[in-house]
Amino acid sequence: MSEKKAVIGRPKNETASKEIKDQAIALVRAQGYGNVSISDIIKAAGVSRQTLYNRWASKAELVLEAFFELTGAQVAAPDLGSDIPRRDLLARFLREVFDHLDSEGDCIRSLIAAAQMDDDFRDVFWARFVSPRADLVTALLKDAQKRGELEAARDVDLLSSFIHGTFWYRLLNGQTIDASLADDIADDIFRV
Amino acid sequence: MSEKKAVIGRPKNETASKEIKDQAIALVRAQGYGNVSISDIIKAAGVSRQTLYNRWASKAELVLEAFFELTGAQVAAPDLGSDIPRRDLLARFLREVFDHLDSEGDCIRSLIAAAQMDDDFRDVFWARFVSPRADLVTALLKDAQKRGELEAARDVDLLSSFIHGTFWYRLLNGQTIDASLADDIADDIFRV
DNA sequence: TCACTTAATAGACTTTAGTCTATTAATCAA
DNA sequence: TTGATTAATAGACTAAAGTCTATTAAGTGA
Repeated sequence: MSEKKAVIGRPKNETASKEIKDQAIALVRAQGYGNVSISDIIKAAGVSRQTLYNRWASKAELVLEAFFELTGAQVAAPDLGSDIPRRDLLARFLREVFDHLDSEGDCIRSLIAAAQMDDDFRDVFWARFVSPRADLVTALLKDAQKRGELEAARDVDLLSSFIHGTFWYRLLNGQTIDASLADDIADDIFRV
Repeated sequence: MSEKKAVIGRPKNETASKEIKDQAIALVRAQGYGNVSISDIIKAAGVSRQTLYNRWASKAELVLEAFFELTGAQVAAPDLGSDIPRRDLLARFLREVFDHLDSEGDCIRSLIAAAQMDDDFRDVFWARFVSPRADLVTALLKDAQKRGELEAARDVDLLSSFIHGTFWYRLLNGQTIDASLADDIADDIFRV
């Protein structure tokens, strides 16, 4: 995949892309996803409407990309090279994930909702947000099975659904998601 | 709670309420929730815009009520008076719930999304849809504990989150939800 | 310099949600 | 019958999403 840069025509203004993302983040943080319009963002970024739509298909895609860029990988993958019991590794991982929800929970809720109304964004959201996180957990659970810390007969995809489903269900219903939930989940999944 | 009917002023036209709900259901079934506008519904029902807004605050509240009225209680509560093992009662209940998703899954997805963008509807949706279903499952699990079929130490609220969370997570991500999932969930929750 | 190509812009346009207003209709009570 | 009260209606209005067009800007290569 060589980054063959198009050499013909007026080049894209990358400063504008950055400004749009920065303003989108700032506005969403300050006012909440649902209270920020496309018009607000282009006004704040000082670009035309079409310039934004040339880069992103919707507010959801813009905000998803902007948040990813800003927070980077966000949560470190569990270190399967360590010798920490996998139950503890899972609890630690979930505590980190849940920690981020204080600041980003509202935005994630809005993106999940947006994905239900826009099939294109649903695909993007799955590929960039949901699927990678599911893979982290299933990898951890499979590793735990290999180490004999989790029964081999357990269905790791189902357990992954239990874990992420609990997170989604509670987030979408406004229930508390805290460190003790992370421990409770790990305890029940790994109970003998 | 006596149904004290207001005796002053022009009475509400209940026929219009029914017509609005009927048309809303028909349109949503035919075209999908997101492809039906309020304007479509009032045009089909032959009422004015304000008549609809006098009765429901949003499309989501209208569709929620209309669906409930049409399908009644939908899924029968698990019969805790029977002697069937609670693992089987849970599996049977989930199979029934999942059965309904073929016809209603898209609508439920849309209502979950609507609840994320509208705090008022979120409350209504919780009270009328989410909470009653959660209660059915926690009641079953508590009964199972009383009968000694489920360890008393298990956190039934967490298990209820596992169960409904799995359902929500898979629904919102377009994954399959079928009878074998119902059995797998029951097996893992009740495994010894 | 000049043709070619793509980006950016302003602003018009369509559709929808939701609010609001003025008018008319239906019912009760005096 | 008349007045009070509430329902229903048509249609105007605002704000927003998203599409589209005409025009201008910024590069490349000949």
